[in-house]
Amino acid sequence: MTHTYEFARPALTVDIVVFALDDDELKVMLIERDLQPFAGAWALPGGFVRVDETLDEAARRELHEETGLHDIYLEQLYTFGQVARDPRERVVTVAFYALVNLAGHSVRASTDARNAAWFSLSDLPKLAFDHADILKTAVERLRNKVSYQPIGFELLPERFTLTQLQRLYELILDRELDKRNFRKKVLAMEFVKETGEIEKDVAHRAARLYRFDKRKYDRLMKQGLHFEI
Amino acid sequence: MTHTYEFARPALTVDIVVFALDDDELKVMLIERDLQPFAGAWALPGGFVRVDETLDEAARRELHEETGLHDIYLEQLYTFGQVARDPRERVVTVAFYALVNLAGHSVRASTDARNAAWFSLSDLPKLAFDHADILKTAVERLRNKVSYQPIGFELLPERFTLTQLQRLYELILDRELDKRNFRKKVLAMEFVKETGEIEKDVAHRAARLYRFDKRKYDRLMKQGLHFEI
DNA sequence: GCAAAAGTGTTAGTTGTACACCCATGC
DNA sequence: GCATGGGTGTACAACTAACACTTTTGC
Repeated sequence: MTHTYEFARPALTVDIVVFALDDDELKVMLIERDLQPFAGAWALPGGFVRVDETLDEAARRELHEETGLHDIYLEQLYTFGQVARDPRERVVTVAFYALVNLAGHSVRASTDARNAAWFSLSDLPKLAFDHADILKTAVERLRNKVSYQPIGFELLPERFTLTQLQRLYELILDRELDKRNFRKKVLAMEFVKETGEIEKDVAHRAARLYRFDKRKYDRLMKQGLHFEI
Repeated sequence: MTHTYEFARPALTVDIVVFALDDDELKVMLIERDLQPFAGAWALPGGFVRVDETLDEAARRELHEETGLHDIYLEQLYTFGQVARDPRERVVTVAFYALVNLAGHSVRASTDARNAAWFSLSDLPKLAFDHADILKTAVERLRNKVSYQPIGFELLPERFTLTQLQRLYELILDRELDKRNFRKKVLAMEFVKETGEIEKDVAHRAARLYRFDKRKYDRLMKQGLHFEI
């Protein structure tokens, strides 16, 4: 069955930039295209928006279908509408970005029929369509947002050490942070809580484990909390 | 001529929240709908995206057609894709917000066949579709952005007094600012320049006129300038 | 006992905030 | 001469930034 409209309509897709932390590097998930155009090139996961689902639902569905990921942090990024961004026909795409902690989600590269893999931001292949632009926009947004919203925690396991948290910030912000000042700042945030547990099986003094208390954070936000790293 | 596709496609529109400063109030331009649904209700200016224009072009075109405004500050806001936001069929809309200075643009309410008017934010009519959500999102974004990006200048005439600028910030941020501290901060910004001119025809001491130097601002930004009101 | 990372305080400089009065102009 | 808004400085508090050593643990 086909669908007919009085005026030509752009196709509408979603694309998702999935960030994860691995081996002390910030990585992005890409999918190898098996169809033209750009067959064999790497691209962001994504696909067409159906008429009976929201944009958010479309992004989550595509992500699940193509990478197996589900129940992750997802946020709308920007809508890309250059006329010739797809050589076949007019396609407008609503881009999202997602944050996953690899420990909690069992995707370690390929899943589906299509080949999915994590790439370090510093060692990216050529990307299909305008996906390099989308990725660049996503990195800028992440860098910006992480310094005033506690989204970085989404990239870490539920319990984490302050050193892990600091490394995360250093990676995203791409600059070194002073250990003592960082810890002072984080420990002053009432929504980062000590669990009473410590690391295990490490070849050095075991660090205390902390967790992010979202309830507390939401409560503090309502009272007009500001924070900045 | 009609257009046929294999899969159903959402319609794609743009909607624009146009802010202006008038009579010491922040106002928004709305258009009275003459067609169903929501005939007679007020709505944001906007319309369908054509397949041969970018989203930005569509927004500017619609704005020009419906309100006569052109050459104004325009920025993409967010894309709204709730399934039932339009009762007729699936419509996804890319929302923008625009800032105009009324002195420089000769739109003072109605223009086109359709009835356009400025409404104070504190005295809005019921809006069609999900336009109240869109407007709310735009106000939040403006409030946020104005405190770290010099977009507020777009709402003022080219030459303005520091008192005008302060009023603008007070209106948008919805809180009072200390006059001396505000002036100290603004005068420390090298991209706000004294023109050497002063106000005319005022029934009190004439204030100095300043202007925003975009070149200088861009240069400073490249060097990693941060500012905050 | 040594390698590796955890954990901890102080000081100086900068920035933010609170606050009140005289000045210039038009009427 | 008075009403209206223009313009200015200072002191205290809060925050930021720079900086180095001791502790704990596993091997």
